[in-house]
Amino acid sequence: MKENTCIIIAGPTAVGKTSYAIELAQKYNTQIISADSRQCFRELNIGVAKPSPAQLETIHHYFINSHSIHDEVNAKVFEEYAIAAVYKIFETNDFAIIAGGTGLYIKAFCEGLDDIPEVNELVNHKIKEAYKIHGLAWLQSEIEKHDPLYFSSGEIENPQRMIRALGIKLSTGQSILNFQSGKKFKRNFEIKKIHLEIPREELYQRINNRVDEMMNEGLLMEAETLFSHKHLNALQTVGYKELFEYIDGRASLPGAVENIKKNTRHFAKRQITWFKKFQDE
RNA sequence: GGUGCGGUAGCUCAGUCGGUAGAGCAAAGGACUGAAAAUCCUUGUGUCGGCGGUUCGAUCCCGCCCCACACCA
Repeated sequence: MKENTCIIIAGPTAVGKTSYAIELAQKYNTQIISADSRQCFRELNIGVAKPSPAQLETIHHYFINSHSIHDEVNAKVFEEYAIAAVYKIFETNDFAIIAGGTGLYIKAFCEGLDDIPEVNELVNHKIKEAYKIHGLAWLQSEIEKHDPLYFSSGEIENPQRMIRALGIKLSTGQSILNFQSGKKFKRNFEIKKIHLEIPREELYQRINNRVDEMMNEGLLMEAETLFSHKHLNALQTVGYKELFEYIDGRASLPGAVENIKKNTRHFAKRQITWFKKFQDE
């Protein structure tokens, strides 16, 4: 390996990324950048399976407990944070380690995101409110009217993407597709990707066991303290949203726990899809 | 024991005025450039409880049986 190499450890939740990354960090005497869209929030603990306080003591982790649930965190924020962190590590080490399960964040780190202007906050708010009232058909007709390019080649069944596309169009006058170059930004360090895998059946067993452990450690109590923030993006998180339903009286406790396990399996499945792709890169 | 209501996809159920059946969930696969633990797309043959009967043809009508639930004894 050449100097200044970033080793990326990716894989689905519960596959064992945390301990593998720490082992590697100790071997190279370096630090870890987490690429996880939920572990960065200091208010979230049991449900997001962070490294233990002892592990955090042993190896410094960037992007863990670095943000509040009230902060805006997204792929661009991560990209900038992680690039800054990796250069900081390279000041004293030849190797840096990234470990995490958020495919888009890892992609943003490796290839960069295009510069796209901010969406006007008021415009964005109006779109979201109108969508709540008028639904998908309204969004589609707005997209058709304002951004025919997106209407013909974008995802017109996906409300989140359309809200974003419409926001960009109304804020800048240009289609979001015109900002997305598809070019991969070339980093001036080496990137080596490691994809951790275990058999599906074993992974699901580990997920089930881990959810039970989380409940024993007091996940319900943690969810109760966060209940008043359930509308925040940071709380649209497996392990919390299902318990909010129980607290709300819309689900039984065993039902909520089953839903956590099920939704974690779905989540793991989507992660596997991401990492299959960049395995061959 | 009697009466009623059911027995259809892994689960919950819909449906066929008789021409071998379809939704949701689950499961599997996939997409994904500022919400990404989010959001979205694709994939549905199953002795239609069993055995007989009527019929050109039964999952549907009839008879008997089995199973589940409810009520009455």
